[in-house]
Amino acid sequence: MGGQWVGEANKLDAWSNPDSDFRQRSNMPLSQETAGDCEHETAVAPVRDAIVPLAQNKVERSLRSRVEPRNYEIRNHAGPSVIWKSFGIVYDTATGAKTNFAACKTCSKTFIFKTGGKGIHSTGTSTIVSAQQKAKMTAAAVDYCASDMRVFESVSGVGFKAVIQAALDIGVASNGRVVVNDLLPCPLTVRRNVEARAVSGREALSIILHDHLVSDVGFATTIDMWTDTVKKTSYLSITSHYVNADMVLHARTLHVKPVFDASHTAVVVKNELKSGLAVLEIGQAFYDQIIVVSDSGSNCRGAEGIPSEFAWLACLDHKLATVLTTVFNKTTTMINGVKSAPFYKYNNEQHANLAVLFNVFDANKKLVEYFKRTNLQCMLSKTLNVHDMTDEVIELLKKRNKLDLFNFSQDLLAEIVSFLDVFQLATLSLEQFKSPTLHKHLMPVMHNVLDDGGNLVRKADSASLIAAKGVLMPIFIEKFVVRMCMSRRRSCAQCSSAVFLVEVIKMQLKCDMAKYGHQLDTEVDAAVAPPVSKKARVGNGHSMYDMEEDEDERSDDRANSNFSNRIDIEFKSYNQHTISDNEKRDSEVGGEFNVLAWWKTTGAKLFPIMACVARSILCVPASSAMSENNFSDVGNTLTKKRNRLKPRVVNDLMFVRSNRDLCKK
DNA sequence: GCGGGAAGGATATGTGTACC
DNA sequence: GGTACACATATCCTTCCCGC
Repeated sequence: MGGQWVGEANKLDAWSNPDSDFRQRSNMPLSQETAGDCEHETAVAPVRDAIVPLAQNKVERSLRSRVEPRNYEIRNHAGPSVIWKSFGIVYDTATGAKTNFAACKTCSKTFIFKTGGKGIHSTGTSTIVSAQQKAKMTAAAVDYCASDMRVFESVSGVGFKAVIQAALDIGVASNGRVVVNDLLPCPLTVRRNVEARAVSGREALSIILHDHLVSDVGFATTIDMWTDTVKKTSYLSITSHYVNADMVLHARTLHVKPVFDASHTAVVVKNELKSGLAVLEIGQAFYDQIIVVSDSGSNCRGAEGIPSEFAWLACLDHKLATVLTTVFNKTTTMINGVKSAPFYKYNNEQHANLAVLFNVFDANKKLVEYFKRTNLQCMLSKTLNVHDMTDEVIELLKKRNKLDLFNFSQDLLAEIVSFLDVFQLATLSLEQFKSPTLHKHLMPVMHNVLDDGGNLVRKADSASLIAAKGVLMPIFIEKFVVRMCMSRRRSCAQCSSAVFLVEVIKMQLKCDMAKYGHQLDTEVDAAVAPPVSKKARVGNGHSMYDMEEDEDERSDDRANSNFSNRIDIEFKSYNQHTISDNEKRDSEVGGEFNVLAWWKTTGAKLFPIMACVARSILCVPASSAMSENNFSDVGNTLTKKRNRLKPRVVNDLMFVRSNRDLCKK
């Protein structure tokens, strides 16, 4: 218990009366009453701001009114504040009632003691650290806990304090030693600040996202579900992705919200997404502008779920994995009660060479098992790429004369690795949610696999690999290309080639341009033209209004025509535009061409309508990797030791971690 | 009317302890 | 070891009162 000293009572009747029972009990000579070396001179000094000298007469009045002719005594008080070493509480001796006063045990100087306050020792002992400095330290501690995923308790840890104190001793404390305990907030305060910062951050993010929705640019989200291993709580991760007017792509966590509904059906997931958006005051009116990227699990893409109200896109990263799994999984099944041969799906002459391919896979499984059993993996260089690692594995086996154990074609293995390399690169590229993925990465990946006719482009493949690709490509096209087309343009279910996809995207671009172009025109009109007032009908039934209306319609037709022409011209110009060397140089970020930098420096000036389209398209991530990353972070935060962490606090921590720049300090 | 002080509500922060 | 929570407690802010 601490206290706040709000007034000082000198020469009080009760204290100065030689007959006072209190004086006898306290056994204090009057000469000490004004002693200058009492402990309270130093003990009270740090909280001098709380002492109100002008309250003295009130203290006197208050004590007088109740003192005479009663007796009082000072009793020790076991509050946590260091102040209680020097002070005690004044009690009514007769009734044992506690007064609102405290007095110095040495000189009996009396002060009003106002209950309530956050403890003298906690905030009052330092005359060096100001409230602003402490607030700054608290904000830094919040960043520390949220960004580094540290436990709240760690700010009171011995090691952490030692680091801070060392820094202070060396740098800051040039004018005197700062005690680290004065500077650091308690863990609970850090936790509360995390919650408060999350609230302010969500308000700021809500404003930003609303701006994108109101201007029809929209934004994208990724979602994914995950269950933690400690408390088995299910979480839904929701992230937001948008390109702002300055052509900067932002990827932010919206929620990592707990889902307490045991059934994770499509409808439940959709409603959780909606409730998460509702926290940011994003309602149904805007759903059609929000593109949701998720894996193709039935709880995310079910007909009654997210696709029923939002534009849904499959995570291409997951699609790649599905394609590879489907093709390279040596699946068997039961046919008429008998286990089928491997690759039963491809049990025909066309795919006869697949058996050779899968023999390599089988050999590799044995190889991995051997490396684990003999702990040989520690001999491999972890920094090598897959190609070099394959060579290193072969060399290692040769040195040990174990290569024959595995009986596989080295050439075919190298070929497979080479073939899979493009998928690995694609996966790595797709997972970059902090840079545009749709144009920059997806299209080159596809072009590496398909030519303009949708045929294979790699040459000199072995018969086995050709067989694998023959199986892979239809699946690839079906799952990877067509689905994407369908979700963007639901009418193009028949499309079957990458070329068609490009055309579809172009068509979509033109449709989008009409929307943004109209918006730009409206803004210009509003800026230059006064509003048209409607006039009453007059005379023979015809009216000035009718005439004006006719004129308006003709004007609208001309405007629409001009508008349409403008779109055609800009779209045609965009299609024909070749990026010059100067443009490339102006658009480099970190030594590489950056498509958003190009839109900012050149594109927005040459193609203002297309620039709006670019913002709405380039913000869409190709994968739900950011949501996956969030779960990785939650896993690191929600450990066995932190099993009491509430899901809503986890959510706040993840939000602050991702949106530090938006969270007010 | 103005300025200063007091009172009390609102809010932020710290302490102690139960609980996992 | 770590979090949640009830409770204690500083401090800020607004409102009201009172003397000049």
